[in-house]
Amino acid sequence: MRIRLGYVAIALGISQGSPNKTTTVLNLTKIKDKKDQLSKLRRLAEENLATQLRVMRYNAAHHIQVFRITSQLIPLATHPVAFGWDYCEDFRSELLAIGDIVKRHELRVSAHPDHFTILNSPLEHVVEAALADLRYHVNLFEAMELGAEAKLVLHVGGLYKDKAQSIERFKVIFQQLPDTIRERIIIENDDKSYTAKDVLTLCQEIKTPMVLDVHHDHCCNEGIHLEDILPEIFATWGSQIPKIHFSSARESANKRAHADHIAVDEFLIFLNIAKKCNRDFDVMIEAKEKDLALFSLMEKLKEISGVKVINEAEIEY
DNA sequence: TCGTGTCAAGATCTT
DNA sequence: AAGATCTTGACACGA
Repeated sequence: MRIRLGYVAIALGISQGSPNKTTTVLNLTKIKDKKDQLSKLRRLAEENLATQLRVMRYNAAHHIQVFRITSQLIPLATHPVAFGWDYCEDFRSELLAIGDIVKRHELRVSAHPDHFTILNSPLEHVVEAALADLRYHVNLFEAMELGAEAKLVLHVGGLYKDKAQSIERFKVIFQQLPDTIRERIIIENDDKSYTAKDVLTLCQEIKTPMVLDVHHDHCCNEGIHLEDILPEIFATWGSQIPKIHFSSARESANKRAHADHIAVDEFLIFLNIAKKCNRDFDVMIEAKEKDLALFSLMEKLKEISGVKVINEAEIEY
């Protein structure tokens, strides 16, 4: 089976590899003129997009096909201070250039709206904000002219003291989403509330791909062994290549935190479980050291018998 | 230049 | 009911 590896948002292997520059609302509102406020946001966005393009070229050059785009490309895009700003129009050519690289090099890009984006909240304004944030992500993908294969990873959300009802609420809102958003959503198990089994069942019901996060499964599961459900998890992807998230626990009181690097022995344990599925898949490496962690994992994998290195970010096992 | 408090957003635990 | 904590990377300010 072929396994491609990728990393999240920031390239540490090149200088100025963070397409994450932003400002705070407090600082922005110190600027009197609305037009000057917007200029500042524009300047930051422009810089981020230029960085993003460099990062994409770097990824392509290193055969890294799997990549997560930061949610902070356009600073404060969905905050009221930026209301009415047509960032896609302003940066049409920059966004197209990014999309062009993605398509030319067959990169697999996704985004992961962060934990404020919650569809199953009982609070209407929270769901409204989540929809606005999803819309923002879809706007960017559409401006890049990327199809529904550019996905948005979401968690189920909060428990609100009643898991069954909270899952039910997720399903209802999910079905009401416009196609343009719904077709991009994939759902990940989290480290506290919704186990891999919970998400698998949900994903089967709503016919949506599931992203297995192996580390989250270690933090939060119901005593179910991964090998028993992995084939079903992969099956939620149909003919698409499944993707999983992989990280190692930081050696601290909080086991849920991500470590700098990936422990190769843990990775091998997963490979051996996955081998029984006999299916290609992609791995998003979630480590503090980002692309550097990916490269150092690859170096270690070279030493393992049975692992054949295809290129800097792909193996056969 | 370096260190530190703060940041749009929610949920949940603690007091 | 209010406040702290979670978690992340980076800004912005002050030393």
